[in-house]
Amino acid sequence: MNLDLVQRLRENGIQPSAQRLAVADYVLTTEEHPSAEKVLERVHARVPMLSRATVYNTLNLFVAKGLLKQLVLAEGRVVFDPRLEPHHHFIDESTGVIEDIPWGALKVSGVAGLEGYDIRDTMVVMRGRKLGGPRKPGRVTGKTRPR
Amino acid sequence: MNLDLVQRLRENGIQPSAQRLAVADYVLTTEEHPSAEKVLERVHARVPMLSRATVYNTLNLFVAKGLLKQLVLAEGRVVFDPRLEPHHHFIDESTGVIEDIPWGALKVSGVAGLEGYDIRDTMVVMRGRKLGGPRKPGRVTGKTRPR
DNA sequence: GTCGACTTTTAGATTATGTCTAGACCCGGA
DNA sequence: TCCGGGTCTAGACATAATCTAAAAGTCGAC
Repeated sequence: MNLDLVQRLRENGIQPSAQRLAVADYVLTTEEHPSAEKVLERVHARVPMLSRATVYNTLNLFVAKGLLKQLVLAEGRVVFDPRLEPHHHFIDESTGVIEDIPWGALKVSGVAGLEGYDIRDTMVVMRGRKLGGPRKPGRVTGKTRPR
Repeated sequence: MNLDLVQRLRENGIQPSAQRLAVADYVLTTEEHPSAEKVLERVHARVPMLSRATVYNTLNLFVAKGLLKQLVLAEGRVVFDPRLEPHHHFIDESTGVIEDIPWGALKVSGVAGLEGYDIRDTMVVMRGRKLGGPRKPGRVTGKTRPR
């Protein structure tokens, strides 16, 4: 459990608490793009008496305070991303895994030329398949909607 | 009710029916980006005995047959878009309205340089605010999550 | 240390969205 | 007319997310 976390929450105007730290410890460091239910599942494994409402409250609080970004990209679910700097996303259509693509890897031109819009955020969303062998194993994020 | 619709459904391997035509008549011509519930509401106004399941089945059928695109962009909702050609999207953060941006208005470079990905679809998603007066009034699509 | 105001957390109810199911309906062909 | 496949329906079910009211915790003043 990272001690800096307490500091980080305080800096963002969030009163630390055991529950919030437990959520922060997972969600602020993960490379997965977890949904709220995923966060609940993970954190619940370590802090079993933590309720669903607390997880949702905490995640929404983090988003409001700017510690997390909320993304609406994946299979109809809201997911969270602790990488605050702008970046792009790749979504694997067969697995649902969301991967971050560095901002510098792509270039978007023409945004400034759009008249009548005040653009605050731009991102490229790509869909397709990951090729070749598993370069970065264990990067499993999304389930393919088990049903 | 557009007569070409029957033809269009047949061409895509869909057996026309009164219900499907009613859904198609709205969803294939709208410039809104309606959610399933929105479609239900609209079509229900004209064909009151149409059930929720039929609307969902029909929309999913249209997506499977390539008549509609399913977008996952807006406030946690899946919305549908009859514009099949590639294009970008602008989302007004204050109203939730989704607007189409022509493909040619922006240029994305660097996609081909990504190694290890088989990219099948690329789109730029921009968020911000619409400036100036209402140039195209009545373009209301998303509600601002009334609560 | 104790008090009281305030914040946080909790379990469970509630709402919203989407899917499934079982049976009714419709229509064309034998 | 009867059969069979595809379609439609109402309502049950499943899941995600939020709300509520009350309990528990925190912290400064005394």
